[in-house]
Amino acid sequence: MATLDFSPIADTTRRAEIVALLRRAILTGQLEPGQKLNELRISEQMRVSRAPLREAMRELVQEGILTSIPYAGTFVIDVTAKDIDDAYSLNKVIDEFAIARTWPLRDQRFFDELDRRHAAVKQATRELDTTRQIETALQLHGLIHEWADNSVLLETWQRLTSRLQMYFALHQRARNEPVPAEDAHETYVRLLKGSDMRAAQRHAKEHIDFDFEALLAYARGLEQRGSKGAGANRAGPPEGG
Amino acid sequence: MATLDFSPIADTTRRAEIVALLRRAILTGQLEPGQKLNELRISEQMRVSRAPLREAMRELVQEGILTSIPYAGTFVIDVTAKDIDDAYSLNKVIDEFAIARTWPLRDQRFFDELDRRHAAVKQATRELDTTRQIETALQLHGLIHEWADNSVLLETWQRLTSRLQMYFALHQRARNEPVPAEDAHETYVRLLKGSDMRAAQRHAKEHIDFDFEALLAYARGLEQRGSKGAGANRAGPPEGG
DNA sequence: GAAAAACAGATTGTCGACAATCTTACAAGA
DNA sequence: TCTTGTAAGATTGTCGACAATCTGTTTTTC
Repeated sequence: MATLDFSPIADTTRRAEIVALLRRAILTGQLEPGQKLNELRISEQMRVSRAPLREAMRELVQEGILTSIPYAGTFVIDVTAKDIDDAYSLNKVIDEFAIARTWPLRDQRFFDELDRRHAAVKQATRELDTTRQIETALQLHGLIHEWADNSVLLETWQRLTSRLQMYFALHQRARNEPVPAEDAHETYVRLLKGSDMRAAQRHAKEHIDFDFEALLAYARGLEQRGSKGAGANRAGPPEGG
Repeated sequence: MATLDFSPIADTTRRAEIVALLRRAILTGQLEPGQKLNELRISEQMRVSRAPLREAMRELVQEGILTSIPYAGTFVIDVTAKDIDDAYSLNKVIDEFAIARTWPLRDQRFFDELDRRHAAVKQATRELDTTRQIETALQLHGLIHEWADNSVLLETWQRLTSRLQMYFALHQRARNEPVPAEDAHETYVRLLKGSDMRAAQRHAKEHIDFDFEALLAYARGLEQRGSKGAGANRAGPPEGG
């Protein structure tokens, strides 16, 4: 018998669908940072009860894109320049790790998948679909994390990605311009196919920094204007054990 | 007016208490890997309804120590040698990062806190309280992540920690021996106080590896025996976008 | 008139019951 | 004997209603 690979059956719970809907709304910026999620209103709009909606919200709180205050409400996380900086600096570290781990596992299937995702980015770029462009670019970057064969790394990257995607979307929405039309990933893909691992790692860092500068500048601008609920969270001794 | 630092008020929802209870039960090994959590039974034992219990479980699923299959149940995650390997290898990377970030931020309060946590480990070691020893040792290691002033890093480390603590507890339970009585953290603390950052980073790696070897060997042994629900999750091209 | 107390409205947290789904056991048919 | 269909029981998913809490306003008191 031929061993056909079936993909997992789709999640059939309302909860899962709600999670997907909410996540998309948040990551595309339809739900803005700081915005409160009214349970009754949303549950009525989605035609579900509050139970699965609340469970979905708990998941997204743990996922790090919502925050919850008991008896006060659940809110889309606020985006500060520091958050972006934190996410990016950690991302650089695990990118380097992911490349190192993926490197010896590269095979034809890897290269094919790399090309496929690269093509998807170029496609979205041609179509001037900014949301899709962000998605596909992050998926291209995600390949090294998926291929590294480290489930914990993959989870970590996915958590980071959620935030990055949110930040990017926010950025794009605010600037409302059709995105750099150039192919910014040509070198990245070429190096991943090559034989110089250190060069690939180095480029990953620099390439990310490139996108990053504009984003950080934008975020700093945001904080100048709307300084609602700021608060410098300086690290300090946490509650003692 | 003197600026007194008040600690946050305790969460007063049942959900939060349930999360704490369940997490502790899992991390100490009272709930064993693979075990199914019966909602009705647990809710009756805790004298709460299923609603807050289910919300708590969703949080722990996202936290990575429970896994959920729709209409089948929620289970404590299975511990494989590969999981441990994954967690540790990533931990080494972010440890290095955390030390680098913490380094310029070290001050007297840092050193005091370092000593405090170190003392807690030694205390637990003297009292032969293995569970507490694991907790305190991880808290000692956690200081560099808390002090690094990077919220995303801290979250990531806390997720990793949950698993490591679970693995350690399992290990200790199985071996049932009173733990290495020596002070394994003397050098670590000394180097963190010193002036050679690279040396501290290097030691963190090696030190962790030291604890790790026994744990990994044990986990491999586990897999030899109970090979229930194995399955080699080789990385492959995920579902296309 | 200002501070404190009491009230009203809205929202979140929790509960008990019902619906949908899965598992198991058992019977029917090839 | 093996497969397929069916029914019973148990468990998870979802719903609507009630309780607890917060916020803002009004009333009372000095």
